[in-house]
Amino acid sequence: MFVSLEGPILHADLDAFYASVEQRDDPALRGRPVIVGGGVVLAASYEAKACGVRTAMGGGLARRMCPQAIVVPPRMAAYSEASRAVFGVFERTTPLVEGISIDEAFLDVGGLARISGTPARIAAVLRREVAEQVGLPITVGVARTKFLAKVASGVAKPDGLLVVPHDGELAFLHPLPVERLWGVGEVTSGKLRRRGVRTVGEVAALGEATLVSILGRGAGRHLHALAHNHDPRPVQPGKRRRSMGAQRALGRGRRSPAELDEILAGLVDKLARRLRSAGRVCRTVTIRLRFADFTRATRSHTLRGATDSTEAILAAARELLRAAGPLIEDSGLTLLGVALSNLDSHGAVQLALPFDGPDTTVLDETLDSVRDRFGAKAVTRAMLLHQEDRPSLPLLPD
DNA sequence: TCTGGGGTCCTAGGACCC
DNA sequence: TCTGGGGTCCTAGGACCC
Repeated sequence: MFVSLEGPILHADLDAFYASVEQRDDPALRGRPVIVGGGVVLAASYEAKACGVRTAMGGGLARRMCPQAIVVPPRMAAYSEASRAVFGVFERTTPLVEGISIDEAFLDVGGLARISGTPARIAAVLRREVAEQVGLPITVGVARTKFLAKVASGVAKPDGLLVVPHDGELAFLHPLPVERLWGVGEVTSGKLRRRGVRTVGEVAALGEATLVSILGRGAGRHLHALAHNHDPRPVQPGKRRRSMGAQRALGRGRRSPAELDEILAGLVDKLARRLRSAGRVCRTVTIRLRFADFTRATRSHTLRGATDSTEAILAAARELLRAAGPLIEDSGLTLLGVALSNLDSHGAVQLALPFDGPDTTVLDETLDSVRDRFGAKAVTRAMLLHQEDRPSLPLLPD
């Protein structure tokens, strides 16, 4: 049994990931400011960050701030490969790995103590192995909870290791600025700062009702819990993505309807391929629009049945785009995107529905096993589809 | 040269069902 | 005929993250 309810948990986060891969692969870039990306900064090496360059900053501004920086185009395939190698190291450390993005993950190392030593030692070994085997710097935060481990790695960056001891949690947490909290961005920190709240400790002093009145129910409760260091969320290995999207910036020039349709078809084709190669199907198609003034809009449609067909998805996307026509006429369109959600696994239905004969005991047993594996909602959907005599539709969440 | 491309989760109203 | 509460699903928007 690997599951432990009391951590400790490692948050491992590669430093300036894309830029570090570039520096690893081209010795001429080492020790120098590197910017990955053209139009906007996708990643900046720490040398470039020292000039004030930040992720998502416009490329022009970044070059003005750091004229000596070397700008390289992104090589996504190299980053994916590096990510796979690093996750390999993670998974040889513990089976309880929850990936959060291409360059970071939580690792539950509770229960490894007898085998691998203290959490601090496990983290140190992990950092060394990533450096030796993949050639990349990585920062690790260690704490009892996910949230605290994440905060710790943020504080320890770059190329660091920080362990938050059990008896020092609040002493570590409360002096930090609110922006350190996971989920506090510009809007939330602005609301708090306007009330003179600057540190996590000051958030903790507010009381849940006050926070809820400032931030709304969800964010208020969430922040209240975090400020008091309550975070019971376990590390969840095997989490699967819930949506899939592709988008394209269009620049300022006006696009003809024919051009837009071609771009839309390209995006849908790319997405449908990804969907099929992941063995999944979608039920909801969303188009995303962004306008010259940077406002956004989305339009979505949920299909009656799940699909991975390019034609079906494209038909839905075209209809959404057509219906959004007036919106596009009025304000110049600068981005077009498509997202697929309500994702299911393809083919999982065979598990549930071969038993459509008179023997309901077998069906009940099957549905019981479905409930165990996928939850009550999946059973409801299985029953409905069964009654509708549409046994070929994929229906189980994964 | 102001703003890419990929995601997650939450809220809120309306439709619909029991 | 009038009425309520509770639940789910869909749509649109918003905040946030890397």
